[in-house]
Order: sequence, then structure tokens, then C-alpha cells
Amino acid sequence: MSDAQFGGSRAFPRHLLATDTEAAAVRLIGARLIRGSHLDGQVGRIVEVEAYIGEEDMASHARFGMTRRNARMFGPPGVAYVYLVYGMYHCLNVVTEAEGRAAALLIRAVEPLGGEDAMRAARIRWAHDRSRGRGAPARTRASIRIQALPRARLASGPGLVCAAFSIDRGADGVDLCDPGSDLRLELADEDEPLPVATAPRVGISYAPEPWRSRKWRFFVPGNESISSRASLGRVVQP
DNA sequence: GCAAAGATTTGCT
DNA sequence: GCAAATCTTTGCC
Repeated sequence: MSDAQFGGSRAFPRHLLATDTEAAAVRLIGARLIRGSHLDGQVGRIVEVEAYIGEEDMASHARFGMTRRNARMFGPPGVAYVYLVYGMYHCLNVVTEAEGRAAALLIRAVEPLGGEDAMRAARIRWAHDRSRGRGAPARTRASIRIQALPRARLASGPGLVCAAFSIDRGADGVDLCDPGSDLRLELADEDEPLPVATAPRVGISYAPEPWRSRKWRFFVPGNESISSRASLGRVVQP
């Protein structure tokens, strides 16, 4: 397999993440998320993200100020912020804006372009690790279910992106803009930019207005890989 | 020190 | 459609 098969790509420019997070979100849609080599690694394009902007954003982990967990959000742009949610799922964020300002983009869904088998293997590995103690039948059912998943559904949610790309706390702090990183971003070299729609963020009912209704979820409308909780939103200019 | 909730996903009723 | 699984982080005593 060659780069041409994926339409070509190159290191993701850090400056596209260094200022306005909403603009960065639109830029990140369509970008490649890559684990390992283009040959045997996982390659996908980002089709859904959510923005968490500033300490004033009452839906953000940064709403209580800097803590041990969210410190990465205050760091330099282009770095991975990975956390564990609900005791079992990891979530991958790309830090945005200048160092000292807490902002990040949660990668909610990726459309697999290459390394489909590696993604399935990683998903099965993850399911097996999680089902320890629940017996062999449970593990077998999980394997069968994952093997039967359509390609487009292998990374269609924030927890599933991390399972398919083997991302855990060990990836926290990785520079995603460094071409030498095993986990990294690359800028797509598409003929046409993907359409981008916006909608309120998911799973933040604890947040007061106006944060709850801010249309800070960005996604490719109609794409089969967007998370199951996604719904239609307003189309915006890239 | 302890109780409560969470940027999720799956499986069962 | 709802509850369980599971554990770190946060907030209050």
C-alpha cells in the first residue's frame, strides 16, 4: 500500500492548532490519525470532533482550573491529552491554543482508511482485557461481534477510537504534530474539503447554559463513521 | 478520608 | 429505552 492509496498526506502544521479552537476543529475534520507505519499501521480520517474551550467552559475538564488530570490542556498545542472516562474508556484530545490557555479537541470518530485488520485486532484485544473474569463465552461473543462490524463502525465513538488505535494513558503527552511519533496527525491532501456540520456537544447535560447549547461538535454530515450519538446540525463554511 | 459523578458503550428488558 | 460495568478525579467532611 502506498500513500497514493490514501490520497497523500503530510505532517499536520502545529500553527493550525495554535489559535482559535473552532477554526482548528474545522481544520482537523478530514485530517489523518495514524498509528505506526502506513504499511502495517492504522490510518483513518477524523470525521467528528468536539471543542472544549477555556476555563470558563463549564463543560470542560478545565472548569475547576488546572488540576493534575487536565494540566495537558494548559500546555502547548498539538500534544495529546488522554484521560480515562467511566473507569474503562480512554478519550483522545488534541490540545489547542497558546500554552497557558486550556483548550482541546476531543476526537469523537474516525473513518478507517487503512489497517482495518489491525483495528479489529486492537478492538478485540481491548474487549478481552475488559472481559477478564466474565468467562470465555463473553470473550467469544465480543470477538464475533467485532469481526462482524462494518469497516466504517470500527472507530465510531471516542472510546472506540482509542480502542481501535490502542490509545491509553501512555499516549498522554505525545506530540501529535511530530512525524516521528508512533501516534500522530497528518494533513490530508484532498481534492475537496469535506463538508462540516455543527451541533451541541454530547454527554454534557451537567453543564449550565450557554455551554450546554454551544454548537461545538463538528462532524461530516451523512458520514457512516460518525458516532451513534451524532445528529444533524447546521452546515458551516470550512 | 469518603461519597458521588463522569467528554461511554453494550446488552438486556 | 434503561441500567450496568468500572475507577479516577473531584468536592466536601
